[in-house]
Amino acid sequence: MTDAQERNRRVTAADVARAAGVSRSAVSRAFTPEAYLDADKRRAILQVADELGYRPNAIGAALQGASSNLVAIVVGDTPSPFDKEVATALAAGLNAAGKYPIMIGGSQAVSRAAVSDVLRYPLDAMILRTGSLSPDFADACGKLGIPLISSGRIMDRPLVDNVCVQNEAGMEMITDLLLSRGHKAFGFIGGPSGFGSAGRRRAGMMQSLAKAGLDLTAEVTGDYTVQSGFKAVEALLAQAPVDAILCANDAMAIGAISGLRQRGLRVPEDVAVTGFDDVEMAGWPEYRLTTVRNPINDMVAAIVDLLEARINAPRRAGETRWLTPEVILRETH
Amino acid sequence: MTDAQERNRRVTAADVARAAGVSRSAVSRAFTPEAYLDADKRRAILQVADELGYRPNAIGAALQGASSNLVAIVVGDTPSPFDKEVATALAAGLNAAGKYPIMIGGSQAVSRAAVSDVLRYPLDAMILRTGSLSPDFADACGKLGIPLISSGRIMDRPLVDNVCVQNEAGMEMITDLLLSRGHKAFGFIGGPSGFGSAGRRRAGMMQSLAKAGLDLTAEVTGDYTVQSGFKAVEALLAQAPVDAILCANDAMAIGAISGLRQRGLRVPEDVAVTGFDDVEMAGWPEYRLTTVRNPINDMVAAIVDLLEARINAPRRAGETRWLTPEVILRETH
DNA sequence: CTGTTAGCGCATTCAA
DNA sequence: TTGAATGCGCTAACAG
Repeated sequence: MTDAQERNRRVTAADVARAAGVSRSAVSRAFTPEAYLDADKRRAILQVADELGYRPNAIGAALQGASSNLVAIVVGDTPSPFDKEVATALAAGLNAAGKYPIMIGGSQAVSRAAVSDVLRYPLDAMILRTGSLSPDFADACGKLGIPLISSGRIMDRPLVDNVCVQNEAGMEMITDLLLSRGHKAFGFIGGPSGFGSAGRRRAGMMQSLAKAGLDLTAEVTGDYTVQSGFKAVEALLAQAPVDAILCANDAMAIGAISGLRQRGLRVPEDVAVTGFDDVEMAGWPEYRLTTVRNPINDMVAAIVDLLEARINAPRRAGETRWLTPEVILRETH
Repeated sequence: MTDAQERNRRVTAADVARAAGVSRSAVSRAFTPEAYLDADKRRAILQVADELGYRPNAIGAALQGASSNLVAIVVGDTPSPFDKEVATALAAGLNAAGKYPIMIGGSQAVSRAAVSDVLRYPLDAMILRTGSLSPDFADACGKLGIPLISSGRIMDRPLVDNVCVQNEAGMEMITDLLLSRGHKAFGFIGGPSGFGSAGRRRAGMMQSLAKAGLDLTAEVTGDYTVQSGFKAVEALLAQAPVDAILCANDAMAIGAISGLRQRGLRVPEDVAVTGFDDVEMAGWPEYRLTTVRNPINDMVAAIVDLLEARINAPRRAGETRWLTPEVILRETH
């Protein structure tokens, strides 16, 4: 049994060097493909390293100046189905790019503290998927040299990169679709005003309606949850009868469909319903929701791309990537 | 402008010491609550540190022997809704405990490579939420001194901790419920054989059925997805008519409900359906699924608890925590 | 109470 | 091609 095992200590390059009868530098070189090292020697060292279960400690390397490959992802406190899909896809995409995503979430208080503490790590970047974050926070990141990438919401700050779907265009497209089907009395279930996306989506709808010479018939604000969509139906119908309900996201649309059915109304025969995001559940047989796709794969690709660009050029100007939405035709329009 | 900012370098304790006119150790002490340091001096140092945007670099501290506070979470390649809920809750729970979860996921190939590479970090622990992982992998963790916590599946290895819901008991409870309602012809939609949970759940059901002197009427194996539950209905009914369908998880139960409705069958009047896990969607108005709760909060609490216990006593024997399932009565039984 | 010193594991420079 | 020496940022032991 080796010394390292006896002491229950992690095996280090020095242990491998001792066991293989070479210098510590040789071990380091064995794990650096482009370093000069006799091929046989390298093989022998890697052999010994494998037997001992040695892997270079990333912490030592990071201290040396290497990239930490650590990336924080901050999600909101009550993640919607869409947020969860994004988090999963983002983690996979970062893994594929050789990065390690640290998830920050939980209640407002917990995540605020965690976000602040995670800055103690020399992160490659911080990815924001949450609505509001105090502006002095961006300064803190700047001082620490940690790049910020905002997704789903534009942060208009010097070195910050942004990735966002074209909310207005997407909502215009789906509003036009309903218009083309002859709908005239539109209800809207909007999102919380704190979210930038909610306002942009509403604006896109209003734009289309205005072009058609129509006004909104009824409007209710939800909180992006299924439950709020369900309850919004009653409030909406109390304002005026409608023949189409546009929702600012899929979760509320799903709730609205149930709310309508419970009142004996058929979707889409009596009232059409549309969503935004195209979450997995939108395609489930009970819903078959007509919606606007917020392309997660494109989002992940753009984030990974911006991340790599910024690592290569830390001082480059902030860039904004706009994702193209797409109308998904199913059976609720 | 300070030297550190000019060079776009992270501010270090040395920078703060220079700016505050104290020694580096004093700066270190200022950030260590229990260290001896004149109160005024500490205040002054923290003041300067704040202005400079300094935070102790966790990498340096970790190298020093401090815990890295980094914990890897490995999820499967095609996470179900339940997996996503677990991942979100686990991340939040770890954050609250001052730990930073690194998510590992994506395709089989990507996550295999990522899992191997992430071991370069001196992780506090690795949490496994995925089905199969080669056994030599546990050895690798052992050699590196990285504790393993397996959730949802028992890993019977010396120092490995486990957290798992009582699958058999849960399934027995819900089978008994259907039995007490007078159901006689049972169909079962099972999970993939690679998952330990699928077999245990089936066993619990068979146990209850045997006690009642009944046998299974029809059986189909799905892959834990909604789609597979939907398609399983046809195969099941082709075998024999049933008046109750038990499913090994909620996603398949949700699919089965839709499959039944599409064939003009009413749930639960014609056929009862039950699930397992109690995901968020199980409570949605279109489903109102009667199911067995797999208690996520308890799971997270147990994992955090085991993690802390193991950090305090790295050589303690592996412990298994059994979570208590609970039948959730809704409207499909 | 405080400054000086050593060493964590590593990659890399320098000198051979 | 190789080994010895250096320093990354930090904490803790030591000496004052």
